[in-house]
Amino acid sequence: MAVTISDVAREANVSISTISRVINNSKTVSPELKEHVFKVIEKTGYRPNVLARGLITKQTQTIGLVVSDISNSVIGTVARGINSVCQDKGYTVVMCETYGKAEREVELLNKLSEHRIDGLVFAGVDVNHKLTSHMLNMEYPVVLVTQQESCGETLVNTVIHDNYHLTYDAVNFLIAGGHRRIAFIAGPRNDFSSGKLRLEGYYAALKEKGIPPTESYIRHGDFSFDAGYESMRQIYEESLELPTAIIAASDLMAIGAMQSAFSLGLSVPEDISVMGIDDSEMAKYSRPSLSTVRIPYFEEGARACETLFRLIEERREGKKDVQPPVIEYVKHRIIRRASVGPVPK
Amino acid sequence: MAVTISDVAREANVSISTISRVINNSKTVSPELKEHVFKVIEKTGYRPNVLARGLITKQTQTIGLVVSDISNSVIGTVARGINSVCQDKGYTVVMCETYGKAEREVELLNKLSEHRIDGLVFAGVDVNHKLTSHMLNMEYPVVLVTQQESCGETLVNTVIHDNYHLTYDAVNFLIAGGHRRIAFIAGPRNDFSSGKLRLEGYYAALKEKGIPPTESYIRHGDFSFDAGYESMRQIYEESLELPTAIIAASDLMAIGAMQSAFSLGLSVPEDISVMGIDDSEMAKYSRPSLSTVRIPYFEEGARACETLFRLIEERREGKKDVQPPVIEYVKHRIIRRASVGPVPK
DNA sequence: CGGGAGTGGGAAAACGTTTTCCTGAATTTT
DNA sequence: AAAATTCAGGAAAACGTTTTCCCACTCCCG
Repeated sequence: MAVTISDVAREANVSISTISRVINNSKTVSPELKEHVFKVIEKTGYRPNVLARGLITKQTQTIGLVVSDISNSVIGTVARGINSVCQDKGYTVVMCETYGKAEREVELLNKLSEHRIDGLVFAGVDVNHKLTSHMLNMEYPVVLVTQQESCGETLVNTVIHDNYHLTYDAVNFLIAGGHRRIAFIAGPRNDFSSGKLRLEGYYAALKEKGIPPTESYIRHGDFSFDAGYESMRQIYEESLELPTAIIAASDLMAIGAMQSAFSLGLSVPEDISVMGIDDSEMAKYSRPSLSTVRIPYFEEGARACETLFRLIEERREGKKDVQPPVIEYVKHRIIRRASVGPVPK
Repeated sequence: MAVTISDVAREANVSISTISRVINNSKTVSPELKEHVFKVIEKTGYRPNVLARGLITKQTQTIGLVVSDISNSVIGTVARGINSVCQDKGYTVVMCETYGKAEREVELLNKLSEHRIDGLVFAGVDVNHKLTSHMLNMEYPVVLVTQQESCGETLVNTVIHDNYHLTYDAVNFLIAGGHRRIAFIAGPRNDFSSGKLRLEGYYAALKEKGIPPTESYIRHGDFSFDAGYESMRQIYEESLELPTAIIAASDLMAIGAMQSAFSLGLSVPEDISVMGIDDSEMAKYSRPSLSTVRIPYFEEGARACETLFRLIEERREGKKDVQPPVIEYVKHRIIRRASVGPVPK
């Protein structure tokens, strides 16, 4: 059987209250007694029961983490960022996966509330209106780490990368290298707004340099290798003039596009430069290595977690979400690798 | 404030006990009353407090998961397997990372015991003697998912892949393709025994076919891209006769070796065939696509979790680890892709 | 019609903490 | 030196459940 606080009290010949005061060092306990108690705790191997403690303090030092798929390395990196901050604060993380099923989300929200978590981070799950309203009704604060702007972020604190400038900067990077015919494989067409923003960033950068957009240069894909592959093929077939560079909305699509280019007899970057977005492990080790836009996923997770702790703190002090929710942006960075070269010819 | 069982009781005009009996459906409660209670529960949005429940039942329906690094996709996949089984059983997972620091492990073991978890899975962490003995002293059962045999698995239930046959089968696969000069980039030299077993499998397969091993064909690396790259270079430089095929102990090393081969002016698979181990996402999308040995990490996680539930069940029934710990093996599979071809010349 | 068996449901103890309230001693103030 | 204040530490309530024990019915059988 586990040793309880009363076991320690008996052993140390003091009251339960004293033990409690020593471990929480609340109120003053005389130094000698304190030391004695610590000794007994050490000796008996006593560990306070968080259940009992949580029951009375209404704080569990635990946060929930809801992710779509933990084996996805982007999500995994976000999770690591979260874990890292939690560990520093002595918090524990309980993790759930939605597997992309929307009905699971509300379900998990409720299930986790049984656990009396102090807060919750959603990472990489699609947020819809119903879910948002549920989140707002929870007794604990919620923070979103999302890949794509959706309906939620005006109501819920959110950490996100700057989708608009992601492509804006990538395009400018290519333009600086002399490219003017730049294709773009965007995310899914019906993608609520991340896709839209990225597309806008792409257009804006072109427009700024007086480059008119070419319709056949713009494709949509579901972030998969195959989508990148197929999009590249279509661009090749349907364009009067081949682009000299192509940006894909994910590294995986970029790699698909690269391989598609190879099979069309093109060289990268001699015939066409390729850029991805994410800076996944694959980007570094592909051949040629893939230029990309690094999104600091670890930092996204960490920031989200810090925001969450701030909210938890605020609630404890009684203010109930005094400040309106904010959207925090993390800073991306262009990573130059071999897949981008000078303009051919 | 959260609605409690007494709120429901008051609202439904019955005693607390009745509510409890309805939600646990213990004992008999008349159908009408039961329905009535359910209605009130629904209406009030009551959710039982797992802390209070756990305090008295001594079961938390929660397991711990200790991993080295959740952003690693192998670990992530194991975690998904674990999550998946837990979800089916209605269990919750609390996750911690060790970041490879050995001292964190015992610390986490203790920290988690404060949470009164019902069981624990260690995935991908190095297990040493001290840790093992701590595990055995815990009040909850522990299962290991490990990449490499170590000291623990004779004392603790373990799920692992068959390191010996991993390489044994890979070598035979290559031999069946006509290869006889087969190099091997193993794991770290001081790797307790996974490396040893893989090496033994490699030797055994060669020996069986009467192929004497070539010393310069055998290298050690730390599973990284660079290690693969460097090993390939060394093999190239130090071998009198170039191998016709090479096996690396990880996909990443295999990809490093491939790129090293390219930079040495060799073609894959025309000049040399390359095989990895893992079947990571990268293997599928590398160029040429990488033949590899698929390790079913999801299944490893799932199996571990099932074993854990069995142990939890057994403890509940009072038998304290009646059966000696077992090692369960998951079945790997050769994945044939473009990086392996016929013997050159 | 009386008594034992079964059954639905309530009262209260228990789980392991924190925290409020209290007490008596010690210290300071007047 | 008496009164007031501080201080260390104990007793007990509270947190929200489950579960044991018990009571009051109803039912069945002799």
